[in-house]
Amino acid sequence: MKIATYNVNGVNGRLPVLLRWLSESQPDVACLQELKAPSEKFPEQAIFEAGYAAVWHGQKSWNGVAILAKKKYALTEVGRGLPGDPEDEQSRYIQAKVNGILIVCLYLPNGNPAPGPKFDYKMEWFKRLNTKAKSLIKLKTPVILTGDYNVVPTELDAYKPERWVNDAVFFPEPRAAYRRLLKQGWVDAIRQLHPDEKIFTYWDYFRNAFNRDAGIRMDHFLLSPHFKDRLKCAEVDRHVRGWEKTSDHAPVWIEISEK
DNA sequence: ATGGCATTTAAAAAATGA
Repeated sequence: MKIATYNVNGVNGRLPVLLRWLSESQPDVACLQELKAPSEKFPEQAIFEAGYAAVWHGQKSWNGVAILAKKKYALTEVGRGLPGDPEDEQSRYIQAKVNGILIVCLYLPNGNPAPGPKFDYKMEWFKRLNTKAKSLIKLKTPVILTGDYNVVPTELDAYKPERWVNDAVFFPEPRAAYRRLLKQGWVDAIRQLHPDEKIFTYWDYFRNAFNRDAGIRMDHFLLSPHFKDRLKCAEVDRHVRGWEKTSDHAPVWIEISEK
């Protein structure tokens, strides 16, 4: 079973890219972030015609997350919105059950400029995520926490770490929070299979960053211990970042075997 | 050290991203 995550950076503005990638990659499940569209403007029809059912949580202009699954699967949403702050209106979290797996699709706040209120929001959100994750990992159900974490976990995950030291994605606090999350028992799928490789999932639009491979790794797959012997493959669809009118992120995917 | 690009909203320029 192939499961992917992709920060699309505008689900309508980049619909041709999304459809091209779905058609080529054929993931069984795809988690999308940064829809940048209200729920009523989600391109449900086009995605259905591409072979996918979907659940989504949109928001006007910003954020927005969705989970797609091939029609042969039963896709059931089992919650949206990260608990812990009733004031938080941003659409950054949705979870669904597919093929006996609990899939969590998240878009962690970026946090720039840092320090500041946006960085504080990021850290509060991260804290709430870790609280939620702690209860999820106790479940009997296998769980996948995937999406755009807006965190560069280690120096190996940036082409030039010193260039990112003043950026919220590389600040010590979110990196520490990510380490605390892993300590609960989650496995970073890319690092599990590629412990020493420089692997990026994001290249900015400036300075020809993609062609220079000046990227960072911020989109992650975290697996509950149930997947210990089931993880077969974890890769980045790097070439998608080279397409016309593409997102600044590339899709990431894993292949897992049936139990 | 700055600015480089690209989106959405809405009708020009601002906000956001990372």
